[in-house]
This record gives sequence, C-alpha cells and structure tokens, in this order.
Amino acid sequence: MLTQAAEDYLKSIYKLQEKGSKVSTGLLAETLNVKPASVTGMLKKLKAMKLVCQERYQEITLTEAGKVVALEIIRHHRLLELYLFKALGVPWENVHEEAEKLEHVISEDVEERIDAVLGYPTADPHGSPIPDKNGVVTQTAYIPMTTLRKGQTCVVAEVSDSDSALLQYLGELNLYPGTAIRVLDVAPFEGPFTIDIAGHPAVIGREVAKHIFVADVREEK
Amino acid sequence: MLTQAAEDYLKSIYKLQEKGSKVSTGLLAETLNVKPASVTGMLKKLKAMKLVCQERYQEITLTEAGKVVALEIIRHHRLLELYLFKALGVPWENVHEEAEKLEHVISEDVEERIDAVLGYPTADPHGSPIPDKNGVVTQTAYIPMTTLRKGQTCVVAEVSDSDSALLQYLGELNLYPGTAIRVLDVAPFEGPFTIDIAGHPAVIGREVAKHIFVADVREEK
DNA sequence: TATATAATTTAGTCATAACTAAATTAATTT
DNA sequence: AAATTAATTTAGTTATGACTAAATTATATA
Repeated sequence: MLTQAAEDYLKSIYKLQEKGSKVSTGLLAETLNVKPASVTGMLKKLKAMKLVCQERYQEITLTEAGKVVALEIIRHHRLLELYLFKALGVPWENVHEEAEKLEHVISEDVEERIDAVLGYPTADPHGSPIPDKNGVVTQTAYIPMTTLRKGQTCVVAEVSDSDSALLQYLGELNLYPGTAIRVLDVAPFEGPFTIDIAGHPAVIGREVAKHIFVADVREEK
Repeated sequence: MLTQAAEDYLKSIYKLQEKGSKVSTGLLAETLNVKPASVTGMLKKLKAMKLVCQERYQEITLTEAGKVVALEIIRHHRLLELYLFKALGVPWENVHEEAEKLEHVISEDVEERIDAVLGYPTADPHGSPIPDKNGVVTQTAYIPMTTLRKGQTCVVAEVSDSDSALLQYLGELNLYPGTAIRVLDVAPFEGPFTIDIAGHPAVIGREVAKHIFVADVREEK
C-alpha cells in the first residue's frame, strides 16, 4: 500500500500533466504546499517504486503504473465529491476539502457501491470527468465562457474547482453544470457579461467568466 | 488536532473501561496490537495533553476532556457503520473495518448530515449505542442469550462486533438486532439452543450464544 | 563571456509513532 | 525474607515525511 502523501504526489503530477504544464520540482512543490527539497525526497521514493520517471533536471512524468494509481485516486475523489453533494447535501464549495481526506481511505467495495448508487456518473459536481473503473477518462474540450457573444445560448459544462468562495458565489447564482444560460449582453472593452439564468438576469465579471466553461453553444432563434 | 493514533488510544481506553476491564499498559498494548513500550510513550503525550490520568503502575483512566474526544470518535464510528450498512448496503461484517478508517477523517458537518439522513439513530448495526452530539450515551444492560430457557421469546438487542466471521454467520441466520426469536429447546449439559427465527428453526451453539444479547424476554403464551 | 537568477539536489534536522533491549519496580511464591 | 515472575519504564533505533541551509547545475541577461 502507498502512503497518503505518495498518492497525493501522483495525483498532482497527473493533474498538472493533464492541464498541459511542464511538471517540475518547483511546480509540484507549489501545488502541494511543500518545499522543493521535500519533493526531491518523495520523487526519489516514487522513482524507486517505478511510478514516476525523471531525468536529472528534466520533466517529471508518470509511468503506466503511476498513471493507474493517479486515476484511481482521482476517481475516488470525484465520486466522493458527487456523492457528498447529491446524497448528503454538502454545499459544493465544501465537497473538495472533504473528498481530499476521504479519497485515501475508502475501499474498492465502497467505491463501487457509491458508483452504483449514483447511477455510474461521468462527471463530478464541477463538471470534471470521472475516470471509469478501468482508468479510462473521457476528456471533453469545453468552450470558455469568455468567448460567448450576445444572443448565444449554451449550457454550463464545467467550472474550475480551485476557489471555494467562487464556487459559493456561482452556487448562489445557480450556475451549476447542466444549467442553461443565455447571453443578454457583453459590455465593450473586455466588460462583464449580462446573462439570463432560468429567467433571472445576472451580471458576471470577466474574472469569474474565465472560470466557467460551456457546451451546446447556439445562436438564439 | 489530535493524531489518528492518539484518537485510537483514547477510543480503546474508553471501550476497555466501559467493558469493566482494569486498563493497564499491557492490556492497551494487546488491544492496539502494539508493544507495551509504545503505549508508555503515547500515554506520556496524552497525559501532557491532560486527556489521560495514570499514577505510576496504577490504572489508566480518561480525564473529562479525554472522554469527550473518545465519545466523539465512537459516535463517528457507529454512525458510519450504520450509514455504510443502511445507505450503501455494505455487509455488516465489513462495516467495522471501513468505519475504522473513516471515523478519523469526516468533518462535523458530514457527521451531522449522516445523523440526519439516518433519522438520529440510537444504535449501530450491532446494537451498540450511538453517543449523541453532546457525548451522552444511553447504556442498556441487555440479557445474555445463554440465560434463556425453553419456551421464552425475545428480541435480539446486541451482538459482539469483534469477529467478522461470526457476524457473517449471524447475518446469514438473519440474527440482526431487532429480530424476534423463540427458544424451542435448550439441550442439557451446556448444550446448544434450538430457536425459531421468523418461522425458520436454527441450532445455535453455546460459543455463539455467548456473543448474543437480547431484550423483551417473556414466557411464550 | 561573465554574471545573475532560477531550479534542483544534497546533507542534516525535527516530530511522530512504531520498535527492541535493558533496567526498574511491584506482586507472588517458596 | 529471598527469589521468581510479571508489569512497567527508560533509552536508544528505525521509517516517514516534512523542514532549512548550502551547494550545484541550468538558463537568462547584460
């Protein structure tokens, strides 16, 4: 069995890699709130376990075995987030923190039961894809909300889950994945978006819009 | 925040104390699968934190603060056992092991939500009482099944949760807390019990019966 | 090219929580 | 009362996973 710390490293490496970042010791340290020297120490162990590859001073990558572990943890995390949200009503801005602790301790049996109760879902409450039991992730490239124009309609597909205060704000506006929106206006000079959410108008600033991704964009008839 | 190890010590001390055992370093070591010297080390820390009392070579007891922590962990454990059993269908012989890991990581918020979803229950799947939010436990002294006589009826109230193979066996017989049984016969010379479980007869050996406790004992009309 | 900056690694430290081995104290026998 | 046994404690060790400080290597800039 891997330690919780080792699992967190593998998860972070996978997520950074997925995001397109060049994974370095410094970046990993920043992500994990740890000093670079600590990362070097853990990487040494992960390399010895053949879970991670890295040439001196070069990019850090996962081996196939490392990827399997990372995806298993990410699956746990996202299933737990959705479960906490749907079955226990935990506010979505809190599910990430809770899942961070739970993801390391649930058994495969409980994982499967949660999966079944939720009806084998494919996305977590923020719209991130849930890897299946075999570690297959279906990545969908959604459209940044910032590219929308006046008169377009679409459906919220994914929101970034890093800032819990932002999530709370979006939750108050009901801007969950699945919610349909219509662009009433886009103010000039990189201005805010005025949108319609199920009949309610709302003004969304650029900074917020950057964290929202949408799908099914079409011109209003 | 206390470490997981510290929480386990407090929980074990409480449970041994509750069972009526004189809590010694050796007994604690045996319970926690740890050497006596390790117990001495941890007790030193717990005493410094004013969670545990012990005079040299004397009995180990919890302070009020220590009791509060122990009851909080036990509450987590028993709520989780019941939740896993009822909401996720985890077989009852497995819920203890799962709850051992989860009890240390759930937040107070999740604890409360689980409590509410379960309708503020008072006993876990084995019939052990669940302490309330304020740490109040309602202890009920149940009757050992071994004292039953031919012709008596009663209801299973509690079973010891230490042996998962035994629990599996009792589960197959449907001998869960709440199940009504009737004693058809008690064989002489410390022999087995023949009982009726919802119309199905079953023979229960002495060793098994020792682990079953009942309530509502009355003579068959 | 020389220098400054950033990234990485090495070496050594600390805390936690386990361990073993040896010493001490208490309780029981003879 | 002396000797044996059992319980307890102390001291020192190990592994994990963090840390700091200093050294090294790579990259960028003047």
